[in-house]
This record gives sequence, structure tokens and C-alpha cells, in this order.
Amino acid sequence: MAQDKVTSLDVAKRAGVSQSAVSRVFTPGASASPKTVEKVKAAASALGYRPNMMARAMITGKSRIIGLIVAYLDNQFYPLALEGLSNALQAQGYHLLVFTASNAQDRVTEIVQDLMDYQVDGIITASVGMSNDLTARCAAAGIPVVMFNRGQDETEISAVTSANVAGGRKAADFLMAAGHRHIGHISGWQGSSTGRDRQRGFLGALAAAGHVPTHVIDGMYDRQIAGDAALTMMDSATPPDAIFVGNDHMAFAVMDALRSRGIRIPDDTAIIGYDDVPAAAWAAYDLTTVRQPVNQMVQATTELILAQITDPDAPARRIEIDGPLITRGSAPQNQRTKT
Amino acid sequence: MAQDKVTSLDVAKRAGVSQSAVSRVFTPGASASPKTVEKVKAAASALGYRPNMMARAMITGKSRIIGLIVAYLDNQFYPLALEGLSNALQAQGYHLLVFTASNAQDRVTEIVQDLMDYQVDGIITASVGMSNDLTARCAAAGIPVVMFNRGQDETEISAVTSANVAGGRKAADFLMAAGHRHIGHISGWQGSSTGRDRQRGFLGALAAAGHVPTHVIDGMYDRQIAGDAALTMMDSATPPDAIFVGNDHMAFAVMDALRSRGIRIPDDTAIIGYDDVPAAAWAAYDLTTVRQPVNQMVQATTELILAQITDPDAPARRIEIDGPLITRGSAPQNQRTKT
DNA sequence: CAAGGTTTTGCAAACGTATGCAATGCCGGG
DNA sequence: CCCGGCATTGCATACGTTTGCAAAACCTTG
Repeated sequence: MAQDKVTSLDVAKRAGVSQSAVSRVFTPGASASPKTVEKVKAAASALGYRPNMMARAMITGKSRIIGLIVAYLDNQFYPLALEGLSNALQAQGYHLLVFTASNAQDRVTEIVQDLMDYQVDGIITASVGMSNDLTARCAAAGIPVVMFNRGQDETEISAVTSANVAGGRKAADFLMAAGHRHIGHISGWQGSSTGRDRQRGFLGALAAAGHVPTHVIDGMYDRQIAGDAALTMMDSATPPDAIFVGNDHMAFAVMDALRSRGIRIPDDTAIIGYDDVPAAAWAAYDLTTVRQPVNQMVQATTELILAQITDPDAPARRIEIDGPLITRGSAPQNQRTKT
Repeated sequence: MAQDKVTSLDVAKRAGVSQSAVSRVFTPGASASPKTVEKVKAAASALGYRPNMMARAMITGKSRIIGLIVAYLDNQFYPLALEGLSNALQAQGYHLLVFTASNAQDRVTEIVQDLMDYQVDGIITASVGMSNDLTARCAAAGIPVVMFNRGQDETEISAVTSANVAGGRKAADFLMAAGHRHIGHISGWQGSSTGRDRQRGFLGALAAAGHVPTHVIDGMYDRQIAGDAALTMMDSATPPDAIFVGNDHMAFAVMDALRSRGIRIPDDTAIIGYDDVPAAAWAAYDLTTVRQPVNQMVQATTELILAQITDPDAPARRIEIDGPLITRGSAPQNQRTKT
């Protein structure tokens, strides 16, 4: 209501300097004498002036906005990642324009278009894939892309994941060491690199020890499917005495489903998950799980994208971060072998 | 790499029209003959032109960006709200610039400044309060603000909440009808309107029936505090046979804590939560709870903020949306009275 | 004190779009 | 055939900033 927009010109007039001087005072790299800096700052705060990011973005071509495309927010892992990314980027003066693409691939294309309209400086995709065509378009527009918690084999694009193959191996080694002999696997979606890699590591370690899993079912990262898969396994001729589930979110559903049948965890069947979301530590689940170090992953992601923003031809990199297996009640270390 | 930026001028040249014509074709309200529309669209798609939102924002003063300030993302309710808001606003051509303010009030001030720098068209705060000074500044800048899931008594500012007082009342009526006589309450943070209102409704209904709660403790929306509070109640001379917990997130912690003591739910102590987040339906908790209709709340919020954006002097409104009590295993309808 | 170098400063031209204004084109009705 | 009215178009300007360039001011050194 008062004075709607106060511009750098207003400040300049009040401080008795040119408009460029005001601009330079508010531009980190620019030169201005201590005298004018003070005059300008005084005038600016008196008038309540703040530089207009839109105008700045238009001329510099840098918006200091980073687009985040995230698939599903019902798996607790992603809100956490979102929060971490938001904080880390804010600390560097960047901000997150958030899109949810619960749906399909064409939706992503559309979103990337929207993001480019906003002249975002970079794009982070959390657990959503990018078609090659799309990454090419981003590259052409000079927009760096980093995939969070998803790799892409074919194309040259930065990605940050946990060490999923190693993680799957850890789960297998742990279960075998605990004496399990009938081991099932409800995998993460096989259309995703995380799902595939964890499965590969898991099955590889089993095979290396001469073991064969009783069942392998794709849980599609879906509670319902995972729960049903667990029951299918238990109803079979060879019910497993341990199940490795592709992520915690599904593991909770599996535990719910087994308990509904009166199956005791871990006594009848042990469960291991993946992620170590906060709920895994809740007493109702007390889930043994392979931790994804979300903080380290977030840090790597922000460093990577900022590096690519400041130096446009920094090479794309893939970063894998190892995480420990966290032992809890759903799969104890010294499980007595089932008789 | 190819042609970095393709502008409306390039399109104009190729289509053989003026730059203004191109602009008008891409501006919804403007007039252009079918002939030029076609020519321009052809040239535009041939060149891969898309209007630069930054430039557009600068001149119109409208960025089509809405700032979202959200407090904590570990309570599942907020990711859900975020997802809903994001989708609803995207459908209207708006986008969300997301800030997390896990911390304190001064942080919010800073964030609002950042948002104003970006010329956001509106601000939605999810469960975070705004000082009067701050709302005044937004009003002065002509930026509408809508509070999601939080009310503010003193100041004239739009807010969307569920019917928290009524919800608290429902919880009380339900527990009394089920025959409980020793009823405790672990409230939501009393510094928040939601926490206060639910408590007010709950205690009011108890009092109206001549009942006095055994305990009332502020759970601060914190798992640890809530769990400890529950144990404190059970260790007291008058352990409650039912507890109303200020939100689901704390209720889960309470259930974990009680079970760790071997207390059976609902047989020894019934539990009611608030929110009806997805996890409340998970078998491990199976929580009776008062639903917050997040979809309706999201819809009301977007409608409200868009209305205030299009008509700057639309009045601030407060919307309360009623939600049902969802009966599940943690507090059944026909609880036998404890002897 | 003069000369040379360095910093500071103002001017003006961008950045890519929207839009008021006047001019042009088109249409039907008389 | 002419004229009034209306839709369409181009011209030019504005939005609020950054930044190259050259002039001006300052500091250092001999």
C-alpha cells in the first residue's frame, strides 16, 4: 500500500549516487568504495530496498533456482531428502522449485519444460528417471542435471546413490551368517537402478555362497504388492525364514502382512529392509536395514550440482556412498537356525 | 550448445511478423488473427521457442510462483500436504518455491524476505506462525498469505484448518461413550493453534460431561517428549485407561512406549490420535484417529490464495473443514469398561 | 609535485518480454 | 461505392537490473 516497489534508482537518488553504484554495492564481486557502500546501505535499509531477483535473473541468465522433481513423498526417505537438499542449497543462496511427478514419464517431460521456462540453474531428480532425449535437451540448454538415488547406465549424467550392490550383498551375508537357509527377496522396482542393483548384490552374494533364494518377487515399491508377495511366499511349499525387502517402506507392509497371519518376526521369519528411514527405528517395527546415508548423499548432490553450475563443462560424475547395515530386532545377529 | 536462447524476436523474424505479435500469441488475453497465430506457432515450435518466465515476470510483476514455508517434514502429514498443494497449483499454472523452517521465528522472517526478493505472488505457510510485523510487511507488498493448518487469532490473515475444536470434542465423546473413565491427554504444542484448539475441544467435552482428565501434558509435537509423557502417566497413581494424543506422529511414539512396558492397547489403555496419516492405517498401529481431510484443506487453500492473487482486496478468510473420527483397533467403539 | 597505476564512478546499452497508442486492414450496412 | 466500426498489427517504451567502457578520482612512488 505504501510505496509499492522501491527500485535501485530510488536508493541511488536518496544516497546521491548513480544507479550503477547501488547495483555494485549489492553485487558480491563488484568494486565500491567504503564510503558509497555505507551511503547506499543506509539509504537502502531506510527505504526497505531489496534487489529484484527477477530482473537480476533476466540479465544474468542465472536465477539461483534449482528445480527438484520428486516422485513419491509417501516413502519417508524423500521428504527427508527434500528437507536436506532445501537446507543445503539455501545455505548457498539457491532455492528449490519443487515438482511432484507421481505419475509417468511424459509428465516429467512436461515438468522439465516448465523448469526451463523458469531459467532454472539446475535440475535435481529424486528417484525419477530422465529419458535420453530429455537429458540431451537439458544439456543443449546448458542446464546441469543430477539424479538423486537413481542411476542411469546408458547416458552421461551425474548421479548420486548409495552403494546399492554392496548393500544388497551386506543383507545377504548377514542373513546367511545368521543361519538362514530359506531366503526370499521382495525386490525394489526392477525398472529402477536402485531396485536392480540391490537385487543384483543380494542374489550375487547368495549365489557366491552356493545358495538359491526361495522366491524373488518384484515389489514395485508398493505396499500392497509387497504385502501380497510376502503372503504368497509364506503360502508356498517352501516358506522363507528370512526376507530381504527392497526398501523400508515395503518392509513395513511385509511385517504387517506376516503378523496378520500370526507369523512371528524374527522367530519365524526375519526381515531386512533398505533405507533406514526414521520409522525403521520405531519399536513397532524395529527393522534391521541397510542405511542410506541421506545426509552424505544430499551433500554430494549439492556439491555436484553447484560445481556443474559454476563450471559448465565440469564432467558428469557418479557418486556412490556406502552405508552400514543397522542391526535391530526384525533380524538379529545370532538368529538360531530354524529346525 | 546449439542456439542458446531463442527469443520472441527470432520467432517474429521467422514468422514474418513483429515481436509484439509473437508476444500476443503467447498471452492468453490478447488479440491475434488465426492466420498469425498459426504462423507464429509454427515458427515457435520449429525453433523450440518458449516464453521466458523471468522476463515476463519482471514486466507483469507476476511470477506465478508461490512460496511455501513448511516446518517439519518428519510428520507424514506435511509431505502429503506439500504434494497436494504442488499438484493443485501446478494445475493452475503456479509453482512452489519451497522453504523449510525447522527452526525458529527469526528464520521465518529471513525466508519471507527471500520470498519477496523472488516476487512471489503469494505465500503459504504450513504449520508455521507469522509474526504480526511480518504479515504487515506482506500486506504492504501486496503479497497474499494463507496459513495452512494453523490459525492466528490476533491478526487478519487467511487460514485453513480442520475443525480442531470439534475434533477434540469428538475424541472425548468417543472415549466417554466407550466407557473410559480415566482419560489422559498428551496435547499438541500449546504454542500452536491446532494444539490449543484440539485440547480446548477435548477438555471442554470432558468437562461438559462432568469428567476431569487424569493428566494433561504438552507433547510439543515431539516423539520423545510424547513417549516420556505417556510413561509418566502410567507410572502415576491414576494411570489412564485411554489417552488422546494431539497428533498421529506422537501417538505412534506413545504406542511404542506403552508396549515397551507390556501395556496392551487397547485392552489396558486405548489411544486416539489426530490427522489420520497413512501410517495410522498400518496394522502395527491401527490407530483410531480424527481425520484431517488433507485434500479438502489443500483445495480450500489453493482456492483461497488464488482468489486473493487475482483480486488483491478479497477479504481474508478462515476456513475450517470438519473431519470424521476413524475408528480402528487402538480404541474400539465398544470398549468394555475397565474394572 | 608530477607521473603512472589502480580503484571508483557514471553513462548507456543491454536482457526478453508486455502493452498503450496509433495506424492499418477488414467487414457489413446504407 | 463509401463510411463507420472493430479487430489486428507494428512501433516504441517500459520493467529493474547488470556490465563494458571511458572518465574521474584516488593512491603510490620517484
